Amino acid sequence: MTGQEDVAALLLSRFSLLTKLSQDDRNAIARLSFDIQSVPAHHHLVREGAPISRCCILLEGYACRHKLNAQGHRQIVSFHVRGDLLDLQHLPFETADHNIQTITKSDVAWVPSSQLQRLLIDRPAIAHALWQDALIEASIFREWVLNVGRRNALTRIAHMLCEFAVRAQALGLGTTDTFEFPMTQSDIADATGLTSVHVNRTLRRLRDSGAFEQDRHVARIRDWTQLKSIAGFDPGYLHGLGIAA
Amino acid sequence: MTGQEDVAALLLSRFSLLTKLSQDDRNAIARLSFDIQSVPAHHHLVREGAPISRCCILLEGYACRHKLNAQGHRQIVSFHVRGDLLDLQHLPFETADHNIQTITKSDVAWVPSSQLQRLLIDRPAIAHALWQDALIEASIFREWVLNVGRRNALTRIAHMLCEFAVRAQALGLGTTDTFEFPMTQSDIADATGLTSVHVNRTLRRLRDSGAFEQDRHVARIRDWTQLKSIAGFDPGYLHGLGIAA
DNA sequence: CGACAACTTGACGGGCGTCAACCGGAGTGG
DNA sequence: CCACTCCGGTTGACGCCCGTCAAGTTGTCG
Repeated sequence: MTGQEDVAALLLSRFSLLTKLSQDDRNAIARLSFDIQSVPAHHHLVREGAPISRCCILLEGYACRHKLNAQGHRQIVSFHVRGDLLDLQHLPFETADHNIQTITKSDVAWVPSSQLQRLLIDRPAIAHALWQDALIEASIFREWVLNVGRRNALTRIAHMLCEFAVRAQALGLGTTDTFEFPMTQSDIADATGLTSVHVNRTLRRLRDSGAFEQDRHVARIRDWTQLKSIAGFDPGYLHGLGIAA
Repeated sequence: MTGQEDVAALLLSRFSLLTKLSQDDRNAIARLSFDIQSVPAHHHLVREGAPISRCCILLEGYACRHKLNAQGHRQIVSFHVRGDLLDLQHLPFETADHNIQTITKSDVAWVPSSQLQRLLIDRPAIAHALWQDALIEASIFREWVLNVGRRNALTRIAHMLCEFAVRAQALGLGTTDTFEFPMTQSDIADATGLTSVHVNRTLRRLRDSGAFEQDRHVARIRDWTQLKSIAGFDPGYLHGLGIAA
């Protein structure tokens, strides 16, 4: 199990990617109070319409944001990994506008929203990191609109894989060649606006082309140049995830 | 033509929707220096990849954000109207990740990014308004991912119209029944991930159903209940645009 | 080893894209 | 004031990408 100091350390390492923190900033983060919790796979961390009083940090595992249309069909709007702040997007609001759900068994930490709000006012460097984090995510949302709106199935899935690979590497979760990827084909379908049947067909085409393969929950990019070319992938919109790319 | 005070007044009225401002806040906004400019329709205000040094405010007219895929096909990710701050999404970044383009002949004001960054640090109430503005827009991006990913053409277009109608009314640009709507069918296509041909067919279905009609650049919602029902529209994700809805 | 989730594959159909042609209105220049 | 041009809207024919339905296989966990 994780302790309070481990959560603070994880936050510090994440913020350090985005900005330069003073000792006062570090102390302020160390003073945050976390409520740590283990949750199973497919557990709802936040539900659309629920009031926002605390902010969730993903300590371990994989999660996603999603929305449902009137018929209950799911659209995933982002994937999340260890270290991601899952509620920044909701921070100034009264109620949640989307669902946040784990994909795998996960550990999370909860912080009262009020404590984060205070950091926004008192600690400009931290505020700057939080702005960057939230706006990089907004940039990813825009890229996903393009992805589902103006790319075909092959390109769409390839693009999603490229993005995840780059993010996983930048956050120290693997290399661009090999990384953990626990999403089911049904998850990929909901993220790309396709059906799981068509995702299956399309993944096979990618496998046959020699660009990408999967062994259970481990993804392997066999030909990065080719996959990038299929996807038309340009990582500029990730803004280096705050890191000098 | 518009003067410096008019721009400040427009910003004040916008921020007042989102937060409560003190006299010091108002003074700080009045001290911003604006560079005012008239631009023609289809003019690029910001180009993807360009460095960010100033922030654009739309004083009059209509604009959109968009991205291009590898084949040069356009995806519009948001529409903008009078009073919108067009570069909040880019504020902490070095370079633009998308294009911003006028739809109609427009007036804009430019503010140095550094002056806005300063407000973020010095004026918490204004910072809060800017956070809300940026995150409401992020929420709209998420809804658009759902829109293009998990809705059919009829629902998709109806949803886009509902959203625009609600925003136009909230910002005082018309009623929910009648509002200016200068987007071409090609613009609508690029916003919904369809082709202009199919948009045409689908708009006719909407017209035939009696829910919506257009006379040149004026949109008229003839049956709001029906249009909302076709769209499966729930305005929660707009967070009242900061207004008590 | 039974149950269930996830993956796989095939047949078929439809929603939307593509191509092409024509129309109407607004702006422009002679 | 009229002819020309061009952009945007409109409609039809045709085809493909992807959805739907259905069945079977594999993998995993209790």
